[in-house]
Amino acid sequence: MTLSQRIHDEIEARILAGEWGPGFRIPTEYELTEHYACARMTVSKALSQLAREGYISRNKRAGSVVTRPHTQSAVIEIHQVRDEVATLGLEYDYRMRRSTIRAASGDEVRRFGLDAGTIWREVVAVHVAGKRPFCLEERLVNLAVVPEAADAPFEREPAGSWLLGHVPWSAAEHSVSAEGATALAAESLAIAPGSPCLVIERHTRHADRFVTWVRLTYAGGTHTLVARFAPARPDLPGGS
Amino acid sequence: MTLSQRIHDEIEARILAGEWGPGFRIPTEYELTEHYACARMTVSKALSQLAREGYISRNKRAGSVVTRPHTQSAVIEIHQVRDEVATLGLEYDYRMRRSTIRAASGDEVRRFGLDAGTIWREVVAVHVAGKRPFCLEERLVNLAVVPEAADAPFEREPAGSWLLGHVPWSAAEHSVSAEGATALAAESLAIAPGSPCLVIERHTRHADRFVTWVRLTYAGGTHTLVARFAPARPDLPGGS
DNA sequence: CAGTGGTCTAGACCACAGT
DNA sequence: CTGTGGTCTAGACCACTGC
Repeated sequence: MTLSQRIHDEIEARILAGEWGPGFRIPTEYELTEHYACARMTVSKALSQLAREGYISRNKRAGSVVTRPHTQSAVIEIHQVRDEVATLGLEYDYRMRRSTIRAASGDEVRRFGLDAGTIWREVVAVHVAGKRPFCLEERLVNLAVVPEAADAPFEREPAGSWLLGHVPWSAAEHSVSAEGATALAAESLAIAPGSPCLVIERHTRHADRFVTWVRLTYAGGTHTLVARFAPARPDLPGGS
Repeated sequence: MTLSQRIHDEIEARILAGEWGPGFRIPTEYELTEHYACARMTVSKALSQLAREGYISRNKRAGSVVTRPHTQSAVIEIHQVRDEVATLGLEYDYRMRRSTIRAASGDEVRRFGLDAGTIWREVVAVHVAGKRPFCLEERLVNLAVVPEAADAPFEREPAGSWLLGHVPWSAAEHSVSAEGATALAAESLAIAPGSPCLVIERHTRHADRFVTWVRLTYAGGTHTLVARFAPARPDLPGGS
């Protein structure tokens, strides 16, 4: 346990206990420096972490004050489907159902903000957990950005893991919703059309270029996203 | 733009561009110190942030290496229902449907790890967006932890916002799933029983004491969770 | 054993926002 | 104007770990 960590934890404990409630002005860096008999950078590190975690807001001249909880953010872990299945202790299997190469539709060009004439590799596949269909994957890969995907062995390997090995780093946006099973989903997952499904859509970009879009459909009840509370965004020190 | 931020951004750019791919060993702190002609703490701060963001893993003796993207985490913003409705530009209304005080069932005691004999304030309410039911809220508040909740005006104010003003800070766990509408949900949201709904459950604890449980049910299609990609867990500096 | 990251120090200068 | 945080420095000691 480092000293700055200890300072952080002690202040966090007071805030969590309500001893230092919202609006409370915590001791200045100088006062904490004296109290802990340490250098200013050490307390600064602790306070920076508290600020990053959203417990306090730091203001010049006015000092640091305890914030009041407002917008909660929760961190959701988005795993590879294969790993999810492994976590459940089930045997994993993967079946590609369809693979085509086609031009993006006008609708897609508008929706994703693509160059006209973008060519997709389109793949429909089912992830299987212990003999039962678990997740339907509908995917589009932009061949202008990842031309090797045209010949990638998506009949053997899920596009997600293949892409991880071929596109170095990327930013993604997820959306989560509940929808009735489409005809394709119903057939693929062996459920009734219209029955509740958890749908995760993801857009992935690499350096502002559209890489891939994927839609994962899980039969309701077979899948739950779990999120831990996280008081705030990691920004400081040096926040972006 | 601080120097450590500049160092961070330049290295991040190389990683995002794929110039420094997964497994690449980045320059040591000492080398970066020379390159940027600055103190070691300055580059250390930049590298700590990169590590916290999950771009690199730092190892003694072996140096820091670029990680490969694996477990994505996504940060979901969990707002107050009132704010969600405001964001949609609709008029917000709130209607309490039922409020009772009762002992926790044996099932609940086991599920939430409560003391036997825990007393709940139980509230069922509907959030309304522009004349139409938007979200069903089923809530339990632990009166052993928040005794004032016994007399709180939940017929006027949603329990969520009331609690924010009465419980200083807390940790929560969320789960998101798709389920068919229960009879209560169907009636409250004016939809057909069994039709797809997005269900968010949240447990809130304060200093390890169970504060409240809530289950929010949205008719499918009326609500989507949006998440930004975040490469990794906020841990370092002071990392656990 | 030696190189690397992890942490800390004592001091400094600056920008900023209240007074 | 002055107190506060934001950042940086030059140097130090330590723990770990792979050579």
